[in-house]
Amino acid sequence: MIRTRFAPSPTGYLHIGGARTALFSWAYARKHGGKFILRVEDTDLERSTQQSVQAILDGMQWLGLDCDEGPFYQMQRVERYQAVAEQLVNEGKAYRCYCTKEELDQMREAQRARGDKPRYDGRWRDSLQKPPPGVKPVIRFKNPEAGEVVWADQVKGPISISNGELDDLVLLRGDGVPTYNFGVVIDDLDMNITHVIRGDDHVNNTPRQINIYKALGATLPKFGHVPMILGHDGERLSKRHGAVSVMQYRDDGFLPEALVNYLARLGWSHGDNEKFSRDQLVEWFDLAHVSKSPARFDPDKLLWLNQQYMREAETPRLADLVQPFFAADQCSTDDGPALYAVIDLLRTRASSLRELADAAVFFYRPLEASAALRAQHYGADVRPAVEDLYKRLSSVVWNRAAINDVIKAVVGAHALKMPKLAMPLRVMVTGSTQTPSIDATLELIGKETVLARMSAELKQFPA
RNA sequence: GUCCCCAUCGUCUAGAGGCCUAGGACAUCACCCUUUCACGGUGAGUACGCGAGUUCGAAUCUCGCUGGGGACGCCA
Repeated sequence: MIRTRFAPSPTGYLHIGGARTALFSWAYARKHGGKFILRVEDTDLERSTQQSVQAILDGMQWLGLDCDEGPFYQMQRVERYQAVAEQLVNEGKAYRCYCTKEELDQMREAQRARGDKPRYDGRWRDSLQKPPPGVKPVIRFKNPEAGEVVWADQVKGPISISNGELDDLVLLRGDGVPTYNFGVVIDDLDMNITHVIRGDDHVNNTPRQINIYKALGATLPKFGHVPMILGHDGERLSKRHGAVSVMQYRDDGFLPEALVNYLARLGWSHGDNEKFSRDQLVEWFDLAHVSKSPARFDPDKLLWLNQQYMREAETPRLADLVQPFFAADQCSTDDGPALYAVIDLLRTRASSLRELADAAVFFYRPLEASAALRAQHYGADVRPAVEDLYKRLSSVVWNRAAINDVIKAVVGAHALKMPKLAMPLRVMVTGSTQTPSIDATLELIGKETVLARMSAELKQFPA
């Protein structure tokens, strides 16, 4: 039985990188009929918050990453880590270290100055000196001094690191709280994790963890390190890159299936497939086709995918989803044309719910044209045609075909080219030059409103 | 600085020695459609980082260089 997990630390929202790691881990479990476990690594007492836990849960729920077990919290398992650490000390595989933080800082600084890789020098490893008073010791792992650690990474292939590069890492802090490298090992062991799928930034931790597994006499899980996601500029993803939180994408009007599809395709591929469903992802997913190098996040491609999904989304669902965006604009869709009809007219023109709502406001509320647009389109020469159009529209049976006939008749009667009349008409009724076809737009806005807006705007024409 | 990993169009990628005069997608540009803007359709330009090998043959294998990313905490 394959068991994977996602083990975030609750020190912020669920960001794009974490979400993709979770997605891969989830997809791997689902693909193999295994279990996906959620574990909250909250051992950083300073930075962990309940809000962050909630934010991560929310993000995962929005993306549809359902877990089979958990969430488990490491802080509820501290006795367990302490017991194992104590056991390692008793077996001579770990020891207490009484260095102060200042002492360690000093040591690292000196090493850096010498151009060495900063690492603990093992001064308490086999020390017989008396513990200094008043220092709460940490428990350090006795890392093997010789040989090398090798593993077959499920995405990167074989990786080997010499033990000479590793130092004696802290297992348990002075206050008895485990460090990351110790907590993960015990938990992955206790939770029977078979495949540790995590971010690239943990590659260097893996050999340390493997040594702990070995000291415990445990069987190793498989490790797979998925590459990082970089910002559009190739830099590490940070607040500076705008939307980094998964939930921000919801708030910006993206559909979760679009983000899932995009994230899945970023750093993983299945031939030429670009757009695929969650089920297809589960069916196709494998670690072998995960890319080995970091990928840049491309907002344009996400937008394109979102547009693809919006095109085929059920209208009632889109209506529900777009409602908050109208609310944010203080635009009520209660009066005016049916929202479903508006959505169906506009859906292929928008690549996000945000854009959809923006494009729809003039159906519900008059949008004043800019002076520049008026100047450009309200010519004295078209005024007679516009007045004529107004008159004829007043008495027409209000449907698209009839409206179209009237427009064509006026164009003919005044010897105009179509855009010469259609553009000012657009600007008058919608305040914009970019709308769906004018007859469909007018039909939907409604006769009364169209005529009212026309008559108001007629006053803006030069005499 | 030390260690680890990586390297195909601007971006995401296909590619497991001959199927590659390197394929797809986003973006860009052009044309078509058109009652504006979109959508849609058609097409174009654009890549195997460099240098040595191995081989009858290399984007694919080896080595070096260069470039990029990651790590070096009583953070995770």
